[in-house]
Amino acid sequence: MSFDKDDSAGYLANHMARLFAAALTRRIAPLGLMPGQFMVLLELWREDGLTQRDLVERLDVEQATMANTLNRMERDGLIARAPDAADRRARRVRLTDRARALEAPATEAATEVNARALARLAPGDRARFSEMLQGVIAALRADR
Amino acid sequence: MSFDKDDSAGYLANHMARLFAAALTRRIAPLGLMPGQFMVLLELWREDGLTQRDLVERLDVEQATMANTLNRMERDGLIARAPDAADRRARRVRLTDRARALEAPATEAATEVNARALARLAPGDRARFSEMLQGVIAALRADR
DNA sequence: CCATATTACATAGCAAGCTATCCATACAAG
DNA sequence: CTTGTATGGATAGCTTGCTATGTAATATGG
Repeated sequence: MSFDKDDSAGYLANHMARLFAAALTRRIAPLGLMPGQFMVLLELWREDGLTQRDLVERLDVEQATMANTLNRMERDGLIARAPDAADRRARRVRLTDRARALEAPATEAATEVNARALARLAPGDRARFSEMLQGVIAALRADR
Repeated sequence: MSFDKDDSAGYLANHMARLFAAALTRRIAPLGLMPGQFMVLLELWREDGLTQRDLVERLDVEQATMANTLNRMERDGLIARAPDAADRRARRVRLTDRARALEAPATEAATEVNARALARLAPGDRARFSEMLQGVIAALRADR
């Protein structure tokens, strides 16, 4: 009858995400990175020179959130923003050498966090778990 | 070889939590509630008159986070804080009538969000999913 | 061509997470 | 009892989310 938070997917999702963020922060802060910056770098390591709009679409955050995160990354010397040749509204986001050098250590840190997090799941369950997360994400996006 | 965010449990956890928060916000904002306040109310509906310390332990957030959330809840007329009789450092957190009246509509909203989120999972997978979330949470807490 | 729409980005302000500090009170050891 | 430590809470300041709004540039319809 009463609502049990430890049985609520939404509550567990929040708790899990906070723990993941803390675990990642512990491992990448020594690199001078924060989790929000890391996810931007994931996209730029894959394809450099994206616009803010591209990043917003790929990471599914609001434009204002991305603008602020990019400001902090520029302040920290991770990216540079240069005007787009064809569209003067847009600014291309490019990695600095410093950011390029962080790819290997930062992705290793994230891989280790994921491995530890999933360590208690039966090996066969790990892929199932990712699929379920993706299914829930798809359902929530459809509901939006 | 390269790190794929759509296969990273940590990234998916963050994305899922943001979508859950947005879905819950849409449904409880009309009640004058925000998600962080809702999770405090879940504990107080179960047991009124807890201290800040109790809430910190039960919800696994930092003391400073709880202090700020309780300040907003007091400002919004959801709780009142009264000095503890036995320990003058502590302040008992008590629900207002307004907060008590929100239990049914707010838990209904959260139940509906959970149902929609899990709608795409096979019925038998839904309990499995919660167990897996709890397993990941336990692993991350142990790592901390 | 020009008025209007839309698009790309910036800014302000709020919530909720965090760490680091500080204060006041309580408790425990000498 | 006094002194040192532990505990409950408050406060400052940061990141990363969000909404709402403003501005400049582009695209479009008549």
